[in-house]
Amino acid sequence: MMKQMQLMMENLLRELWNGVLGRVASHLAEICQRNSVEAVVKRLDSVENAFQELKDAFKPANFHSPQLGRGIMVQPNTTNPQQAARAQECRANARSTENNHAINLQLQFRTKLSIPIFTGRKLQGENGAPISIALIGVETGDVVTSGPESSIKLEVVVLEGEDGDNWPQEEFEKHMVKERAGKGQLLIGNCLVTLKEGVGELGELIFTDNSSWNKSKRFRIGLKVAEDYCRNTRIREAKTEAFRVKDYRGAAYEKHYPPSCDDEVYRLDRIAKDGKSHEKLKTAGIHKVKDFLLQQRMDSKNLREILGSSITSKNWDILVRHAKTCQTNWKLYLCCSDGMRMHGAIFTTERQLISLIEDGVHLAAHQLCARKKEDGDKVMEEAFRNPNDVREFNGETFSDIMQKICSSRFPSQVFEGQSENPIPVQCNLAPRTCDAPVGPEAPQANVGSTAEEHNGATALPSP
DNA sequence: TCACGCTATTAGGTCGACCA
DNA sequence: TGGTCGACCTAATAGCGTGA
Repeated sequence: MMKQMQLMMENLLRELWNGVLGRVASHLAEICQRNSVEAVVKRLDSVENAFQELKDAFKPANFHSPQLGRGIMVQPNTTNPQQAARAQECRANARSTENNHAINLQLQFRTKLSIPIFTGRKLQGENGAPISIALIGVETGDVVTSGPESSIKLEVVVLEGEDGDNWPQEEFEKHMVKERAGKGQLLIGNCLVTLKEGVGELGELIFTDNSSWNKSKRFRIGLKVAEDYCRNTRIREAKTEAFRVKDYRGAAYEKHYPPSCDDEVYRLDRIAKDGKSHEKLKTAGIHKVKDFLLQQRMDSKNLREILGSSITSKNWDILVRHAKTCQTNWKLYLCCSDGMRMHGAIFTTERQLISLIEDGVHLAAHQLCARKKEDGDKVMEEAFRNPNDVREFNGETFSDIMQKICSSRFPSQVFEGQSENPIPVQCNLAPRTCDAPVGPEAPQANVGSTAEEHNGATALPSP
């Protein structure tokens, strides 16, 4: 049945094609007799377009297309029934206006820009993807895949970051930004792009100047037709969301979302590189995000005291919230060798030691001497031999973990004197030699602040 | 030319003084 | 007592100079 219908369609189209050819041939002969060479060339252009349209119509993939015979082939990209109905209605309208070609088209950025943007760095889409663009029908939202407009040449321009939608052409041109006096071209690289079947990708584009001098302190990227290809077709320009272009040096201070464990601590919100807070943290032995997280989980109050008045309580909340977005996958293993003193380790699932817990004192892994590192490795080996005693240490504070351990292991058991005076847990992130005791000049985090003194982190011996 | 350091400026927030 | 305003602090950003 389907095959029969397809055959009928093919025959119909062949007749149409032959008919058109015959009419075109006689029409051209008539034009040649009556008009100048320029006029003939002009008409030949329109005939060429008509041929292209018919050629497209003959492609088997387009036999089912409701736009058969229409000047512009659009590729539906909607599965929504309402949208589809609307698209069909629009296509019917388009068919009614096909003779004068007055079809509204719109350029479109299909990829969001990767923010923040720095001078001297190549513009990229989100997650480093290329920046994809397309030409779509305004009413249908479908990509224009054929016709002269589908292979149009476009120009990339810089626009002011002011608010405003659906700028008319004059408004768009008015918002175009030129480079500052004495500065080179604002946007360098490949500022021209040619569409292929209605889609394309922006080439290498680099801002040479920041946007702070601009009235809105922001720019947009705009896309407009480079040459006057389609006099009868209004192609609306495209523009991206407004964004700030920062000086390349800003990249050195750039915050990471989310931060990674091995990031320097100034990658966190509210910690300026080489600022007061950064200096205080460095002095306390907190260099990396993982150091910050470890300290925060072991003894949040002490960490807050390290920063002191450098940071307001509101900013502290922002800082901790940002730090907590770091994915850690940390494991905690604890044992009590002599029934009183707690030993253990915090490590990653990839067997990377984060900290060694010795006699209730935490020692950051990167500051351990070789002998202590060996101890840490032994504890990790022990932990992997006893997976049932290994707990997640991800987002919870140490005191929370200990409370869970207590309630699960000793639901009713209370060690004499320890409910009020638990074994202190110290957190030591500052440099410490294997044998040297903590001196009076030692940094704050080195002062052996106990859990009891700060947030009630408890440490109970195993049975 | 580029990377880096120093410094000035700006933005945003807190805190205390003042006044109704 | 509550609202407003200004001083002050810190982080973030950008301009400029310098040296490799």
